[in-house]
Amino acid sequence: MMSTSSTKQVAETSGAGSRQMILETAARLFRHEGYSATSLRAIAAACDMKAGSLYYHFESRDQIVSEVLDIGVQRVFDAVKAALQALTADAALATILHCAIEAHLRALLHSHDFTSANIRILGQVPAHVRESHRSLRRAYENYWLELLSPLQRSGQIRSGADLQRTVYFLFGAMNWATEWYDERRFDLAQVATEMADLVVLGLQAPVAQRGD
Amino acid sequence: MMSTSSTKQVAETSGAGSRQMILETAARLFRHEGYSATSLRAIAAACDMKAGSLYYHFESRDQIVSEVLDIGVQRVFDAVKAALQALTADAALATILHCAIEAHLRALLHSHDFTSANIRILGQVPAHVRESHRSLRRAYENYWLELLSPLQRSGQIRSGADLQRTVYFLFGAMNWATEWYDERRFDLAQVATEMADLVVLGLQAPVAQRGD
DNA sequence: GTCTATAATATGATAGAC
DNA sequence: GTCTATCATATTATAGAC
Repeated sequence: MMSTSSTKQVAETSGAGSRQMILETAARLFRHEGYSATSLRAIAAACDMKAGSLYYHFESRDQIVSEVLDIGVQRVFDAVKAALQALTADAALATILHCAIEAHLRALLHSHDFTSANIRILGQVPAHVRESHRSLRRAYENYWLELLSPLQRSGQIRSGADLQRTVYFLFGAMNWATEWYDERRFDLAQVATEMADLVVLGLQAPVAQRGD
Repeated sequence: MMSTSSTKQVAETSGAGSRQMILETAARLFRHEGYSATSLRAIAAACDMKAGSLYYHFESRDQIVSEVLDIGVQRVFDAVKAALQALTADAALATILHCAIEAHLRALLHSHDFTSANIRILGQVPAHVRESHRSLRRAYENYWLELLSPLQRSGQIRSGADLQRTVYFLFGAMNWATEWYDERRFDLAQVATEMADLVVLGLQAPVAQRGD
């Protein structure tokens, strides 16, 4: 715990222990049933346990939901950072954006229950839970802003584009995939390429005259 | 009830009666508290009524949530249709997309509680509620596909763009505005223009070579 | 139209057995 | 580490007063 002030653990992988199974089960239920409908009894039953047993692993229901929310953002954040670190320092706009979008989408859809739960229930959890989760979300948003900012200063992104709103548009387009992506119907690499093409062309070209 | 098989009413405006107030109050609570946490008592209390009284206006809790969901899509659908009907038949890609995006965003954020509730709780309502709502959502999605399809056939949209996914990207970017848009910080017309510029340029230009 | 009273059931959390 | 039992409270829906 050197780099953050949080004492919460963020699990990395599908794992062995009851604690990990509880988190994965809770994420799946939060995603599909919502925050309020996902009772401790429901989580416990889906783990073949009883409600009281959850209190051995967690202090409260809110601690469970808090960890689920953090995992959803942290896994995507880590994946995008790792993917971009593999690029050379002089990579072009198209390369950087394609890499970041594909990494975001891949992590988003790989940890589907955690990320989808995050998107769906964030607005419904108690205020103190949302508050403690906010710094992580803000950090990830700022990471994207700092990714685009030098590209605009160097002229690769047209000066007319508002980066704050560009990130909002991008997050919306990417995160909405949790609602429609189906691995049997789509190829993730192709989806990432199409989205990157759309955004790269939209950001780098000069603004055309509209007909109205 | 001539043009649809549904018996549900879809209210058009902020209105007078208790029924309308119940729907607006329910939408606000569904948005912020979620489907399951929004009890009949909570809706009634926020209307200065008692839970039992709601049964005079609605048959069940699910009928309330069902109408809230439909209103959220129907208002946006109607607004976009009306805005596009004001355009001439030979309007260009940029004009059509800018008009449709601005109309969608304006209706989305004007009926904020209904549309935001729709996006947040759709995945959490009982299956039969979601099922009865599906045809309306599908119709609106198809409306956008049929808007873009002739533009691709005429060459205004590059042939490499997959229209189904383009609509998903667009819906994601637009609907995410329910989570970040603040009328005190942003100008809606400007947001619509920026989003339209991004998408128009991304769709009409030929695909550039990526550096990787 | 809105109320009160009620039925049958579910909730988060705790205490303590094993 | 998981269980059972329990507390105080909340839930949807109905019946019927006014």
